[in-house]
Amino acid sequence: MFRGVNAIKIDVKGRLAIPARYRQVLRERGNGALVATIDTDEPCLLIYPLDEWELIERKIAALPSLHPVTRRIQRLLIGHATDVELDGHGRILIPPLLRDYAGLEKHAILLGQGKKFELWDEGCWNQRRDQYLKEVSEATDIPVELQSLSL
Amino acid sequence: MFRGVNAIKIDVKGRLAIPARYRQVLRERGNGALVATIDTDEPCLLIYPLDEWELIERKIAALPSLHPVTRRIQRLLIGHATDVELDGHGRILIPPLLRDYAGLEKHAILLGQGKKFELWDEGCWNQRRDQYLKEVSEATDIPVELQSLSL
DNA sequence: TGTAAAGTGGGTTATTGTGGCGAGTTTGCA
DNA sequence: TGCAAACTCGCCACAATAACCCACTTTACA
Repeated sequence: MFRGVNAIKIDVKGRLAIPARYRQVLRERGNGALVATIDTDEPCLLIYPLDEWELIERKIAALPSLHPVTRRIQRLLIGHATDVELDGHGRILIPPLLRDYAGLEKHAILLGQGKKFELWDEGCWNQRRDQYLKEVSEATDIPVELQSLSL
Repeated sequence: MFRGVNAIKIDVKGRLAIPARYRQVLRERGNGALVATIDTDEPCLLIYPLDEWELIERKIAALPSLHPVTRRIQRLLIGHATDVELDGHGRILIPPLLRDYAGLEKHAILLGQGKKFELWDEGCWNQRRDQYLKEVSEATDIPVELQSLSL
């Protein structure tokens, strides 16, 4: 499971160094092969180890492709999924189109999210995070499962 | 599985370069023989490796041709299917009629979509993509298979 | 505080993308 | 049937990009 927030820099060539503590796992699984795609709800990218992504891709591809909503999801997710690979220094190159989608500038945030990572532009992330914090503290309709969850 | 977005240019003669990372596979399967046809509900083209297309063609041809809807699908899909081939530089030539159908100008987007590619005019794709993103986030009739799919 | 590892940036080289030229072929028309 | 125009296709050259390699800075830890 991937965890944690990491502030990372993206250089002028669009390269980004995956923090060292994740690398070994990523190299063991699929030799550092990763897939980057877009998140459909938020302006950020999702980064999966290749094997993990293939599971998801298979599920998405198996959905009824005549249904307009699933057709759209297929286009968006599979369509944007791009193979990327760790270079000798544990870096990956984010393709320009994906960089644009997430508004990635020099400073980015890499979030460990269980089986995947999320990649945010730093400014964008700070905004969202504050908004989330606000929404959570103001929320009144908390699901029962959550109420019984002691942190 | 083909995946990923690629921004590509179409030259004045209607040629477009298939990104290098797909070429090897395409040459191995059918020696670079491809089939381009139209998508019946979007203004874009579909590009299949020849062997993949032949499977589909067989399925379409097997449909009950008395039914007016299938008759129409047969006309549209099979009727517009055109053989194209990778040239020495990994480019293909899109026939004018298909180019017109998809409104292809100089700047195009090639989307990997599993067993096939979709080819969009760039402006057209940007519009559609934004619309999809909006619709997906607002969608209420999400298929159960999709709800249970945890990304 | 020394050492190793990680992060960052830059330069070089190889590969890929793109546009243009020109030969050969087909098509249409006189 | 001959000529001109349009279209294909192969080739070449330049431009853009990505892969590779190296060097310096920063951080972590003993």
